[in-house]
Amino acid sequence: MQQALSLYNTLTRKKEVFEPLHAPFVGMYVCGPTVYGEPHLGHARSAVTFDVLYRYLRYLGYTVRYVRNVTDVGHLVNDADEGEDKIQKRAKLEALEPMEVVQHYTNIYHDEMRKLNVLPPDIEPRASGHIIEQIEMIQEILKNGLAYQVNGSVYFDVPAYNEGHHYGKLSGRNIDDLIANTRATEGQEEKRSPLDFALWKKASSMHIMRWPSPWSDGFPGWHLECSAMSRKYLGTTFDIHGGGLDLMFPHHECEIAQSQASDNHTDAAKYWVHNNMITVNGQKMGKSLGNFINLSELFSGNHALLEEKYSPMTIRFFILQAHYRSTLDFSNEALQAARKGYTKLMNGLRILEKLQYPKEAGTPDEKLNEELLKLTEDCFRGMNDDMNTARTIAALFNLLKKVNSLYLGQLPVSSLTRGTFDTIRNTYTRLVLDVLGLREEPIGDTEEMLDLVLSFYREAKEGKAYDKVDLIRAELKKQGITIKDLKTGIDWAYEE
RNA sequence: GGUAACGUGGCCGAGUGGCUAGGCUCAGCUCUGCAAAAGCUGCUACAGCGGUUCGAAUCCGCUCGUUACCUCCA
Repeated sequence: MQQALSLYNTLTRKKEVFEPLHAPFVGMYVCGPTVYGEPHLGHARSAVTFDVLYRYLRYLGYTVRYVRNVTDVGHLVNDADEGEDKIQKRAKLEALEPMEVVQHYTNIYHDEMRKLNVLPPDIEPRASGHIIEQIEMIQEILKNGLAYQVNGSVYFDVPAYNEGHHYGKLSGRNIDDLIANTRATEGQEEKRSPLDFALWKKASSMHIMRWPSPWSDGFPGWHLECSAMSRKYLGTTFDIHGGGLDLMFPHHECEIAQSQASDNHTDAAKYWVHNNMITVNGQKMGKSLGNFINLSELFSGNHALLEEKYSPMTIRFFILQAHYRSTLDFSNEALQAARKGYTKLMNGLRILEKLQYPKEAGTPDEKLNEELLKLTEDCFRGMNDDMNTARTIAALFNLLKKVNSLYLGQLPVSSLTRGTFDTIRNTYTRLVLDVLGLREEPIGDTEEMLDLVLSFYREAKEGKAYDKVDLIRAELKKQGITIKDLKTGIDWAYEE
């Protein structure tokens, strides 16, 4: 009954039925964070999007190897005067070892992802740990005549490559337009063409992140790590390559070029999948625009743009309520609506746990059964249509309405067949928990609730209702809490 | 300037040729000690102008507006 999963493939610009190269195995590579700063809402969207894809593929029964890298070397500061390694720059500012900075932000990234219930990838390779593989790939490209060496640096020869391939096939560009529109930037004298990009850069004497290579002490180019690491762990051709839309050009374009120009001779991935950006007041969230919101700020509410704090699950729901290929605009109103919607979905989960199928089935209401089964199919129809979680969630809400009616007795549970009952329960709970990756969040303040109980205790005691007093004491004891009747008042302690 | 998108009701956000998306907000009803929850009902839509079609939010063209990439930013 489940139709096939379709995905929009940037490479072909259309939705395609997903067919793995080597079913039941699926290889998926996603561009991870550059760990030089705090993760923000944009990171969350990419991570959540591909987390749901990962989860859904597993739900469908595939054995997935999910690789998401950590970029800890080699990206330049764009707004800096000189081409200084981004990570090195931060390190200098904070007087730390570069790897210390990297570790610091990697840890934060992991913590925030865990809060968002993003599953860890199966392999999380670091660029700095794969220098040898990157050097190897450069040698292949040199050997194939599609790169050249200048002063200890190696550049990819885009015009030469373009003679036999199409540089720009992913992002829909052609090399002539690109050349016509290239702006002159400094420090590019070594390149034969402004489109050429570095595979290896010689390090200046000040540059402390450096590794030996056949050409110089230096560091790998900025697109190479993904090519080298995806090949190492997933093979020369794998199923899915994901990342943010802003990476499509030049990053992913260069990856394809490198992959073709090396001994791979492939486009690296069969399906290229891109998630869209988060906007704030209609503008892309970006560091240079100064309008980005860190995840820690969202969770704490500590940011000028935030009216309140938003929980990780609210953020996750907010992201999932839009389709991953649409831009998603941030606003307090939208997040508050997301919080309520998320809560509603969780209440449905609790109701379904409590709902029992009666011992004796009544007369099945054929129309109702049919309607309910259609609603469950709608849930999957949304997922299968290019992972349209917005449609899936809409279908879940429609299903929830019926579930609530069943729970309140407005619709008799006995008019369902056992099969229908199980189907709606399984569809709802598995989609919400396993596929969408939403989970219940702890509610309220335990201490405040305890204070409330203690106030009832005090009242009971004052009213000499000793049955009640004993009961409260016994029940709290079960929770590992002892009530202490002190001269100064009533207090509690952990049971020793 | 080049390339690629987008413009849906009070807000967010699906849909892509005919069938109620959904969530939040607001109003009413049922239920109810009060309230909430839940259910039901209602409200304001497809940027504008032309065209194709029996029929368009959906296809085509133009206009207006917005955005992204083109800068070694995930």
